[in-house]
Amino acid sequence: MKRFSRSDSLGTLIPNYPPKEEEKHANNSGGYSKEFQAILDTYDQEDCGEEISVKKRRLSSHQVKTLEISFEVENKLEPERKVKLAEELGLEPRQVAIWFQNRRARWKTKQLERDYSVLKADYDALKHNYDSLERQNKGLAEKLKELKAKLCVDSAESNQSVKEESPISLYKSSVMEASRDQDLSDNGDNAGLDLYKNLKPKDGSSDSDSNGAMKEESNGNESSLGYNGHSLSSHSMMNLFQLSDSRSGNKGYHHQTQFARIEEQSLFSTEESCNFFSVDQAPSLHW
DNA sequence: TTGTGTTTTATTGCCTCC
DNA sequence: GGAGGCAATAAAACACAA
Repeated sequence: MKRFSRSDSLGTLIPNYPPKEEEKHANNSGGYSKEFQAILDTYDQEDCGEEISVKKRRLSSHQVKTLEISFEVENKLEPERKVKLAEELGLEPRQVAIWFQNRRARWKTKQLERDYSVLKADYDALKHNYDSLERQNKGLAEKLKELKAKLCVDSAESNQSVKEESPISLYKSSVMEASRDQDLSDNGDNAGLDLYKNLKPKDGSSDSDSNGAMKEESNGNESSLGYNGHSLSSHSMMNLFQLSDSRSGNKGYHHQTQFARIEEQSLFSTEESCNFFSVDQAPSLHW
């Protein structure tokens, strides 16, 4: 009896089915009342073609409570349990099955709501964290901007004295001496060219990707210089400076301004990168 | 009392499993 | 092919404000 047409349902076929709560209590039978049984008995004798009013009856609180308890135990209904519950509650097995089906649907809806709440809470926490980091990031960027502006002023002032014996010019001259002993036409050129290529944007990389990479790298240990969405480690920058400078000899100032221009288009991610351009700080010999 | 929104009971059609 | 589950839906019952 899987499929029921509307005319098959008890509520449709039988008036006052299931029996009203008051009727059941009045008869104290817990199941069908005598009156209801009489209706059932007389139903067969009636003309089935007659128009019968359709009345849905809500289950009594006792029935619902019992069904709820049973649902708590197991939300799936085995045939034996269905028949037992139906007998116990004075319901049709089909009614019990329908109740469980609807109950499962309600449970699923509630579960979806709960899952949504949990996910939303997670999302809100994550977003709060992200916003906080973003504010922090903006603050740091502002600070960096100020420091760079200050650095430009300082370097402009010190350029006058740099021509004298500054640590950088000492370093440059030592590099020039070293370069004389070295064949720069092979390795030096290639190394410089490769590094220069590193400065140029690579094909196929999007800005958003590189920005993401920048954000990630800013948290890393190695200092890097972003250039048009690409990053270049400070060591590579130093090498480029060293090689180019050694080739050009006395074009140190030119390169310094070149790097300053690059610097304007990029952000240093660490203090180390900032210190590289610091005139106040004497370069250590290793770089 | 009545209009309206919500909840509950029941039906229908489709799908899967045995 | 029958039994049972599920989603969508209808419709009655109920709650409640105006």
